[in-house]
Amino acid sequence: MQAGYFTADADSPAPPFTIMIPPPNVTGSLHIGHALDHTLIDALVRRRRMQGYNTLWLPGMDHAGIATQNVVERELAKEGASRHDLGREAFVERVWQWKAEYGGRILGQMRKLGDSVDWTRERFTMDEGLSRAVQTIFKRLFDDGLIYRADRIINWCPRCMTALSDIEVDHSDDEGELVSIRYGDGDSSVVVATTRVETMLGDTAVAVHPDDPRYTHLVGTTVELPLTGRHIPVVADPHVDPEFGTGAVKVTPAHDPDDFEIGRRHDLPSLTVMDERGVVTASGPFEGLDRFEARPAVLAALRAEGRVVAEIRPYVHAVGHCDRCGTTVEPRLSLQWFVKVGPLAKAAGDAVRDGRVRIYPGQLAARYFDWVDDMHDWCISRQLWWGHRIPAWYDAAGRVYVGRSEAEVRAAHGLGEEIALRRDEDVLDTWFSSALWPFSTQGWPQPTAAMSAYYPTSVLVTGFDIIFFWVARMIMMGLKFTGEVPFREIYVHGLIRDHDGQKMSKSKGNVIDPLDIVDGIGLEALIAKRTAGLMQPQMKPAIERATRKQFPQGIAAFGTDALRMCFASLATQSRDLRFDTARVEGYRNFCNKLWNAARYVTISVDGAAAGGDAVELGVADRWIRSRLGAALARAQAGFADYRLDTVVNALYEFTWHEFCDWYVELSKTVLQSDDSNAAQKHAVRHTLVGTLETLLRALHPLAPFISEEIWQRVRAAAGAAGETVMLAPYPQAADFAADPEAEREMAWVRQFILGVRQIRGEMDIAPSRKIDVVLQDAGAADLAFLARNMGFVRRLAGIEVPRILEPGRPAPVGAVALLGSLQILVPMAGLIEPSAEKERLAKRQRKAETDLQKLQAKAANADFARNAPAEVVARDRARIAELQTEIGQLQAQAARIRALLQQ
RNA sequence: GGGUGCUUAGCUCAGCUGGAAGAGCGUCGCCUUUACACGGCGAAGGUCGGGGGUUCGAGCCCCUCAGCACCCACCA
Repeated sequence: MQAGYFTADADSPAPPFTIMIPPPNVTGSLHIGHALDHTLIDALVRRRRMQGYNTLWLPGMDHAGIATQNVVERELAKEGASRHDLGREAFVERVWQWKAEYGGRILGQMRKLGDSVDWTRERFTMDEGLSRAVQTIFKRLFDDGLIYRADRIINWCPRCMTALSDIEVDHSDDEGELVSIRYGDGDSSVVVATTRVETMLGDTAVAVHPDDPRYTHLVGTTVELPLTGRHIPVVADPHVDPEFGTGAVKVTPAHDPDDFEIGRRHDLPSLTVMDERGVVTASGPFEGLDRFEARPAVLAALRAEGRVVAEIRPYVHAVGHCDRCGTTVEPRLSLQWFVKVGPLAKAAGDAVRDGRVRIYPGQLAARYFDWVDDMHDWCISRQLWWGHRIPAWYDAAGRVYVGRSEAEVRAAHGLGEEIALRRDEDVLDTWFSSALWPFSTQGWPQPTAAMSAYYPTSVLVTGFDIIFFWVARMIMMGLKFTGEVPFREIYVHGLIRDHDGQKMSKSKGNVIDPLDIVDGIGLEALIAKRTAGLMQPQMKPAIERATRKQFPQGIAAFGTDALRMCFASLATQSRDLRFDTARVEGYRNFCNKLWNAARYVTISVDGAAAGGDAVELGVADRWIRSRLGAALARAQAGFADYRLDTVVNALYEFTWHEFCDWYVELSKTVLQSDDSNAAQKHAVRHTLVGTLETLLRALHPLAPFISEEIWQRVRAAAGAAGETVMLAPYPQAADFAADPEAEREMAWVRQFILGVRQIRGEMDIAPSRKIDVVLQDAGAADLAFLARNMGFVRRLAGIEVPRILEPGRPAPVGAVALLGSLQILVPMAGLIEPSAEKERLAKRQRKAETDLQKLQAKAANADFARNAPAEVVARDRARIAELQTEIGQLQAQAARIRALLQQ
């Protein structure tokens, strides 16, 4: 495939269709979740391109601040160095090198997956243009009072040594202990309960509920804080829950967000007793201890003083962890930059509420609102080196100046060179630049052609896991700075899990690399891959065992198209998508089936189907066209509401079970028979080629490689040219009108064949064996259908010319298949064991009788007749008549068999 | 502590505004039929998690219980 087909032209008059890639982190390689996402995007994009839209799929990557910095720091650690050894500039340079080296890997993977992106427009969140957008927006938000700097309790990762936003913290229920400690002595003492004993060194008050009668006498007094000799006040604050613990809380404003608020309300001092590494700084015996060492040490000291009361209770409570490294997050008082999200979030909520942005599936909108409507201010400063440096400068007096560059700041504020300015050391949260992606990639704030052609984008395709991180923030920023939503629709898909429903993760060793599905991988190589560089090496044997069990032969090469079809088929509305290679294998088989069907078509046609629009189609030809139309209609509906599983199923079922199983077999009857004339053969060839060619176009968005390859061959075989299926028109259901007459006739033909086949199958009659058939009670329509379709019926049912019984003539004893009033009899003739047929008849009769009873009971209900729609009543009535006929026929046959058995 | 989703054939999942239970894989027969054994033909297999309700009619709507996931949350 040639890249030129995917290059978008901003000047094209065609209607635009735009999708921005959710930019993967430069650090890694594409995992299976990306592959899913890309498959869905690519299917949408390829279809629109075929439909003539001015299509842009823009590729790119995210600099992924913390994640990337951590990876490069780990690399350095292997060399025994830290980023501080290199210094900021050299370190950042090193990260750029990393990007240059590994960023390309992702692009290679995208090629392999068949992503039809516009390679000329690749972007990176740290590109110059995008950085410009970041600085511009920072300044505007600052000028509008929507960015501010303040001392707040923030989530702090003592390992990454940076602030984190709320959503970068994962909470888990961890086992801790709840310790009750007595503060003060005698009557004026109070017992507080805490899970964080070590922070008591920073306590500056005890708080109780204002209405708690147990403590009213203490409010306003002070108690002695053990181990410190300090006296701290007892304050009344409504935040305290009198029901919890003793109803008294220690207050540590510098190390707990709640306490910080209490401290503000009561004007309490904040005492920082731990540094940014989580090491105790309070002078005294605990100074220099890590927070987790300090806890038992402080506890022991309290015990020694007899301060610990009652037992220490095991206590499970939610603890925050850094989502990058898993370290327990430390709430920490520090000076950070924040975005005031209130007004932005309100607008972002409204855009979805009033339908300017539509979310698929719709249920997810509720989750979006929950988050957007109750959003805390966003901490955007990070104490990292890799990222967009905050465009703020300080003078000696600590005054803040914000601008896109130092020169701009100096000019704007009339600051001469004699005034020293120091730039803020921090960088921005990586999601800050991601939030601008839909327009920063188009050259904003410049009024570019791309911006006017491709913004707002058409649809955002992503997993629900980053709705909060990313989606809501893009809407916030898009609305604020472009006045437009960044995308009109959001298609949210589920997350891939392994066969057992487990999340795929390196540490579990259950990761499957999408490219290993495409190319295959041997067992040993797979094990090596899964166990390399494990954080916990002791997991290695378990991972190896599990892998050997799951993939005893390794993973076979299934090809990109099979993987893509599997992904599309998984795109249901559920949020957990279990990935199973057996399913990919199914689609690999499908591709093989398609390939072979195409081989048959090209062999059969042999250049003879070119032209000839004035073809007189036979009933089978009309039928398959009608069915094709139905399949296309289903596919179309699937695309319309982002149900690509429907699309896959519609095309899969049509291809395999209608085109291959029936039409191809029917076509052989015509093409390989001397009874058919040239016009009939031509009609069949024409239909074979036409149907397959259309089908390939329909399949192309899902299976780009095989559809292109076969399409070229089929076109060549039909003597027609065609540059590429990528730009061929996407088929429309409307071009293949339903043909009820042909459907009715073919239904009869298929029923006839299926009836005989059922007898053959159940009686184990070899396919090569031609059998005799006798028809009883054939009506005029039956005779007409039979006469017209004799060739089909004979070949596909494997029968001789049927003998038609005169009315009233005694029928031979045999196995029977029913088709309306028509009875198809296969005489015993040594083929059929009478008792087997007797059993078969009895079983069918039981089933028919059960159905009949149910329907009759329903029909007998007067309320049903009154309330049910006429078509339901009519349908039931017809079915009852059918069943009655059928039961009669079955009974008659059963009687004859019985008679035979008694002889 | 709130909230959401799931529970349909042995496994993985579809099932549209309530009107005769479906697919793929697996299983069991028969078959080297000249596109395909990565195949063809046939078959078996379900009280739609339990209980209650609304309705002429419920896999689908309501209530409730149970189990399993997940998300959000500054209660020590």
